[in-house]
Amino acid sequence: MKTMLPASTSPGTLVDGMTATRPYHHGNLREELLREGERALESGGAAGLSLREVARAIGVSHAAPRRHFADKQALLDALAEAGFARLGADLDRVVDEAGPGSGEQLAALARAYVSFAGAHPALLELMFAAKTQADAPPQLRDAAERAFAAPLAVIAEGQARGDIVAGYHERVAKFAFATMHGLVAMANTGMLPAEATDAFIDEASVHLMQGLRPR
Amino acid sequence: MKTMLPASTSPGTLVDGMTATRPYHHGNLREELLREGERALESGGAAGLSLREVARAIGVSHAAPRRHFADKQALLDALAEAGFARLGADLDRVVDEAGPGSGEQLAALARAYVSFAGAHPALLELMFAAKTQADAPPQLRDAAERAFAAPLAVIAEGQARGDIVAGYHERVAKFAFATMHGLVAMANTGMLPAEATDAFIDEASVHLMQGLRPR
DNA sequence: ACCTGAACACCGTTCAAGT
DNA sequence: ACCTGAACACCGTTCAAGT
Repeated sequence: MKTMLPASTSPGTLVDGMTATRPYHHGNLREELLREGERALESGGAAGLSLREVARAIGVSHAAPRRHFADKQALLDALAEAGFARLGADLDRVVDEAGPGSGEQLAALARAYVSFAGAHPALLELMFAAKTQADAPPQLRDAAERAFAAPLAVIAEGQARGDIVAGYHERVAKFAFATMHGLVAMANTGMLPAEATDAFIDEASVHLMQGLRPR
Repeated sequence: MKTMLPASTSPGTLVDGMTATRPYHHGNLREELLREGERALESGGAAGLSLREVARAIGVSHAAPRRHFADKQALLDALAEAGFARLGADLDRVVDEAGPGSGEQLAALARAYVSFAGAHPALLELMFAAKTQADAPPQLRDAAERAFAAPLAVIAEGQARGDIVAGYHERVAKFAFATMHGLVAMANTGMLPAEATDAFIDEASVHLMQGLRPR
């Protein structure tokens, strides 16, 4: 995380002759792998991400990433973990800023989740896949849990206030999450009309609270 | 589709000597590729499916599939299309068998969808991914549309009867599908307790109709 | 401590050639 | 018409060796 080293010089700046050699110590490789890895992820999905291509883009040998990430999955897991930290920060913030009603808070969470998904679709897909791996690393599970702490609290507090139907709050939260997960999957695969996604999400928040029976 | 040829002899039955050669014409290759392809799909997902491995398992050269499927995606698309045909048949059937109420019909559809997902998790994931491809083949899109005709009709008829909230029926159906898609994604990745999935789905059907506000 | 280069065992795809 | 075998350009992973 420390960025006290001189900003990593791009290989291009060194090529003033055929004999120019790259500096032996790259210095910042781990951060650069994460940055370039996320770029590659968004451009072609987790399956399409090539570790060798990421290494080439940074200008190190294809074996260099191994010092920092044991294999491709380790890089993906690290990207997912960082993603959960950012998503969690977003969700915490919008709950703080939203009004006191559960409906409002859930709608704000829905907007923030969909907004994150729109900005980083492949990352969010990876995050879901990574955390549901049978052998997901504990740090990843913890980051995911922290990210969803705010939504879970919104549900529990809504129940305490009588805004939300009674029942084990984790089960109610899982239902709400299923709806969000489905909406985001549809939005990111073009199943929702792009120009009306916001309106659709707001309508969905109402359906989530009010249900599909007539009112 | 015609199976008038002698049932494809497994290579094993021919190996009574070192000089045994496989029959030149396999005869049934397309069907076998689909069958073995689906087996491989369920054992390792679409990304993990290897065309060469499928060919090896059947006993043909790695280039043989090309006569029947131009590339790996073409095989996956064919598997997805067949999957939609089967799913559609299931959904049609349960709607016929269910009572007249929209709640009952939607719950029956939910159970059938989740049941299909449980039996063929990787196939259902592929089906969703395949049909949302930008360049999905028309037959695949048509098969998907036919599969969801019954749920769409249930929504529209429910609205006509006053069982379901008013609004453009495709938009309401998309919301219901989002919930189902999310529930299935969670069930198939272990996010729902395996022993209580059925109860969870039934509860979810009620939430879908009644919403999360207290009643 | 950090990275390189060669090597291994895989891929998907292409194509001339065989029957 | 249907399939084979060699070839090409990729992968991820491993490991001895270099600085």
